[in-house]
Amino acid sequence: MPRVQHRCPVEVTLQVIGGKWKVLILWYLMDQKRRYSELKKLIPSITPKMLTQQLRELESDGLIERIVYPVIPPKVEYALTPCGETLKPILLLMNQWGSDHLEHLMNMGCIPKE
Amino acid sequence: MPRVQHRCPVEVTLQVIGGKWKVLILWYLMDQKRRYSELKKLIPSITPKMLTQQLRELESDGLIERIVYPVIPPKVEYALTPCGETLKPILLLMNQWGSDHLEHLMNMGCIPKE
DNA sequence: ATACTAAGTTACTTATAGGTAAGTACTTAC
DNA sequence: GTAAGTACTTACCTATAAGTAACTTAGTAT
Repeated sequence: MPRVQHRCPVEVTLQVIGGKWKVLILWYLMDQKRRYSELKKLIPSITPKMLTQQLRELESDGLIERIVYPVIPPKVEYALTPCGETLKPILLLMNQWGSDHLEHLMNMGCIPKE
Repeated sequence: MPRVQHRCPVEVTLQVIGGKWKVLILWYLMDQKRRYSELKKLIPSITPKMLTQQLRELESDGLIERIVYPVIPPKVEYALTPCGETLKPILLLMNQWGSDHLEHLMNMGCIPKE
């Protein structure tokens, strides 16, 4: 998502949850905190670079918190902040809408099948 | 937004409303149908190319309807379809969230000022 | 005949997002 | 002293999204 000027608050929200991986990461953090490797397993097609990058952006936007345990091998957990928690209703609605319209969109060819 | 495979319905929703201009267009169509030129005036920084392109994508995803009047000079209106109407709760929540967090995000430098 | 209007279209360029593949770091277990 | 484990980095490359500027169309008004 390009960081641009906003004339409408809907754009602000899209800015912070837009991008290819962010909603997915937020979705998996909605009910529990997760380790980096756990997220990697939940989203197999994301590369380490993108996972780190998206996590850092979510962190710097104040939506998630990075918890580092000083152990070796490293252990890092990610969790929603209180601010991130406030996105839950949106994520839940988006999930509902997506599953309600998935089949229709696929039949229209708007969404790749499988 | 790249058209990719989905393992989670939240991604489907983001797919259809993602992109730089779509939520803004949907936002302005939420309460009334609008002419092409009206949208152009409401969103001055969008170019004709992008406006047309985004409108066509929203149309082919079944969210908006294109109403052509057979007159010269041309008159074309765009309106939400019943399916597009179902996005309203999401758009309203996104608008609320955006205005609730705008100031905070701006102070953190996550969002450009002004 | 010319200019005006609204709603586009087109070819081309630039910017941004995302992907690839390899490497790093530090400590414990063997 | 070598390998394993986890969480990253880095330099480079490709793909997609978005922007620019000029052109098009067909009636109607002058």
